[in-house]
Amino acid sequence: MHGKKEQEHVRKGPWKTEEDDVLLNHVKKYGPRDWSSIRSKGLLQRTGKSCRLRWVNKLRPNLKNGCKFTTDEERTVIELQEQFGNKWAKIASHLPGRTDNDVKNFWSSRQKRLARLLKISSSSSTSKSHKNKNKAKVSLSVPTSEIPYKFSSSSEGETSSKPQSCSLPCIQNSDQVIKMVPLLDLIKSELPNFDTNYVEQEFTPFDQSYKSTEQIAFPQIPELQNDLTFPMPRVDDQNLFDVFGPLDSSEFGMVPFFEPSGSCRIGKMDCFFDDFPEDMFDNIDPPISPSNKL
DNA sequence: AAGACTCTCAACCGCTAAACG
DNA sequence: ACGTTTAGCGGTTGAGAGTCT
Repeated sequence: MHGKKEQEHVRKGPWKTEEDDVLLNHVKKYGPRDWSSIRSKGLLQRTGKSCRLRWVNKLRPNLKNGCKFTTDEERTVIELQEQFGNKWAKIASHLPGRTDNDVKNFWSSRQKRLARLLKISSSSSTSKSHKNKNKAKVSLSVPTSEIPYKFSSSSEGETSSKPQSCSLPCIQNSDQVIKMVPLLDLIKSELPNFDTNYVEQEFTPFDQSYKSTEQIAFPQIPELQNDLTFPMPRVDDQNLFDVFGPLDSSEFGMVPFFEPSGSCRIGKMDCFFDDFPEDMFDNIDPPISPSNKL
């Protein structure tokens, strides 16, 4: 019979509203389970897996479909990603109405933006002729509270002996002195060919309310300012990514890193570009330039 | 106006764990 | 205890819309 062949045929691709209706009916009757029976009963030519996914990601009630991540949600994702890694389902469970797929997509597009930002800096440093050709709109939606910084050292007695992950930037209280270096200044001083204009021009505050309420302290770091000449990989160095590792989103945390001594090393610092807030430079006073110092 | 480029999102795939017989 | 099925998860891909040049 041709029935068997038909039964074997599996439909893929976008869901039609009729299919959604069938799926919804099934869930209404039996609950969100027995997904494979939907196909075996001939209700749909979708695999159980596909049905489940459709339900979880699109048809489940109380989903925030089509809504951009709010500032709070973004912050939560970043925080939890730092904490749990790429456990999207776990992270999503902290975000009502969001699915693991949502979180995953949010994160990967964020990573792509950041990766591209670096690439742009690289290409702009080797060729100034690109003008606006590759100019990207940088709209990194990261809450201001996540000021990326490079630990120099924390306050007395607290040395960052394991600097590979600086955790979420956290300016928790006034007692805790966290020495930070504004990224842009770091980039300017350490990567002379980095075209910071792109960053400066394109970073625009996405949430002015943050700006008005949060002022980020900028403690000076003498040891760094005294020694800005140590060798650093340059963005225009063709071996740069040999040092940093491949420019792949999962590896993206690989960045130059300063140790408390002021020496430089390469280390894994998860929150460096990851947590690049777009208004970070607005809130940080410029460092005293070496020439003005003293 | 058209092509190139980028971003977002839905859906698929492969793998693993849990449940079941 | 073991094999099979089902559910769940994370990674990846591709379509379509939007933006830029």
